[in-house]
Amino acid sequence: MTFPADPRKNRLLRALPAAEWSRWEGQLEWVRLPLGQVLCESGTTLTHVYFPTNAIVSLLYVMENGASAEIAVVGNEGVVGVSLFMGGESTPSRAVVQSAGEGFRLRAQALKEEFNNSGPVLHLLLRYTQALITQMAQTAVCNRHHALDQQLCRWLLLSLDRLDGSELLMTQELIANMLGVRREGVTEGALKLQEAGLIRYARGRIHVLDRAGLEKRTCECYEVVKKEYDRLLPDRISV
Amino acid sequence: MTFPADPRKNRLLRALPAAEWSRWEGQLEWVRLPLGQVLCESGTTLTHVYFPTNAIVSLLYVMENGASAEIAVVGNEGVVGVSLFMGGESTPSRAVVQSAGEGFRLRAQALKEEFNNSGPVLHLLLRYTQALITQMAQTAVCNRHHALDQQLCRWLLLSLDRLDGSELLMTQELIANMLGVRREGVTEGALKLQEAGLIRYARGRIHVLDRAGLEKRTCECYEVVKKEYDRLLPDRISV
DNA sequence: GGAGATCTGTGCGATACCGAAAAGATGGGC
DNA sequence: GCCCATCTTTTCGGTATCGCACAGATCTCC
Repeated sequence: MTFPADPRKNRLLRALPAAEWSRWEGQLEWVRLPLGQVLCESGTTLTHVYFPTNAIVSLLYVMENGASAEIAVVGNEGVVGVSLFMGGESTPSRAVVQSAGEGFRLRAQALKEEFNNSGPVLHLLLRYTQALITQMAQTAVCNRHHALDQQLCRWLLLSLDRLDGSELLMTQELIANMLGVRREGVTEGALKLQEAGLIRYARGRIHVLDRAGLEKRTCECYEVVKKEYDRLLPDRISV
Repeated sequence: MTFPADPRKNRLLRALPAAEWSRWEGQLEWVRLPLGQVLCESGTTLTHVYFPTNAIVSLLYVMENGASAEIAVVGNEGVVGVSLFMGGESTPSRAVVQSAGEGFRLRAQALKEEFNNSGPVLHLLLRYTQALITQMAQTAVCNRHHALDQQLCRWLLLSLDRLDGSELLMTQELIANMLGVRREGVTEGALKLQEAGLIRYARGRIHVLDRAGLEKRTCECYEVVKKEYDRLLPDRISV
């Protein structure tokens, strides 16, 4: 089969062993990727996965106020639509062509059939990984755009979700290292939260008094991450 | 088999179907996770994967100057050591216990045997995904810690790597949206780079004059991401 | 119960980035 | 050759965070 362009200019396609490549070759479809094309809207399921050869696709997270931030870029080294084989089917990010070019696409169903040999363990772990990815992405966004005290709320809530009670044992110094900010900044933010009656703390002991209040005060990042974990990790997977 | 604690308090272990669980149960080892314990140093290979039950583990990226930033947290919903089953064996991040508690661990080899049924396509895609994850993580770090003109260098280099020539077609407005900053900020940064003789640009056309100069000026984030892509995505995988 | 370590609060000046507004430069279309 | 849309540059005040220095508060250990 001949194409108007060489699929092997994409690193993933190039890396396929001969056996796999012969199965895939007939199913690849050459496509133009004009500037601005939206390959995948946030939260929707792709019909194809895209292997760019000389285009760049941005994975954007679009915030509630319409502002956006780039999570990662995908070019001739990768594929747009990771969520399809990761098992999550969709992601909270949008894929937009940022530099026009060309690529190849493969029907989602065809790609998924390559994974049907694998067991439930595999799928579970992959789903978890996608949730983790979401958390990282959201971290990048939050770092760029949100005020320190909102990030502090997000961080407290994420920590709280992973513990039993309503008390956290961590000094401001530690939190500052985690958030990558100055300790004094954490002091300032924590004071605001304490004055608002949301938390009470002393010497490395933080009591969360009003969890709902924290959720109201934090940025959207927390809910996005939480929802993805809840969506991707049901208590029991169906075999 | 009985443990001093319930492994099913970990969401991933809980989600395992009965067949898988019965295979795993005998191999799990209960461990304490004291504050500050380093489960995995950046760049090293884990001997076990860890499933926390009531501890929190931070994935940190430690910068060259010693400062660190949290990429993500792992608690009772997840597992430390994703890179083992993703195929990359290691990651550039460090895993540190941030809130003391307990968990269970499984020998790396035992975990990997669960993946031996799957074909090369699977492994390839997983490796790619890990590289993507690195990029996201690095983005979060860069957003937090690096000056705009350094981030601009990183972004230009990452874009350059995915294109053919030494010319980029993108307006400052577009770049500003990608980096999540003001357009005027991009103007300022781009001017600095132009004055330094690294690039020349006009009306949405950027010529990279001195690629090595850009690499010298950018923050460490670029090289970290690039090296991970190079490491994880060889031109041909061995079957 | 005193000493020393640890944790938290406060007050500076310096700096990077923001928001808005407007002027200058360039290229394409007629 | 001229006009207009687009892209780039400059300016100015406002704000969040930084880096540092130090003071107060509380716990621990002897």
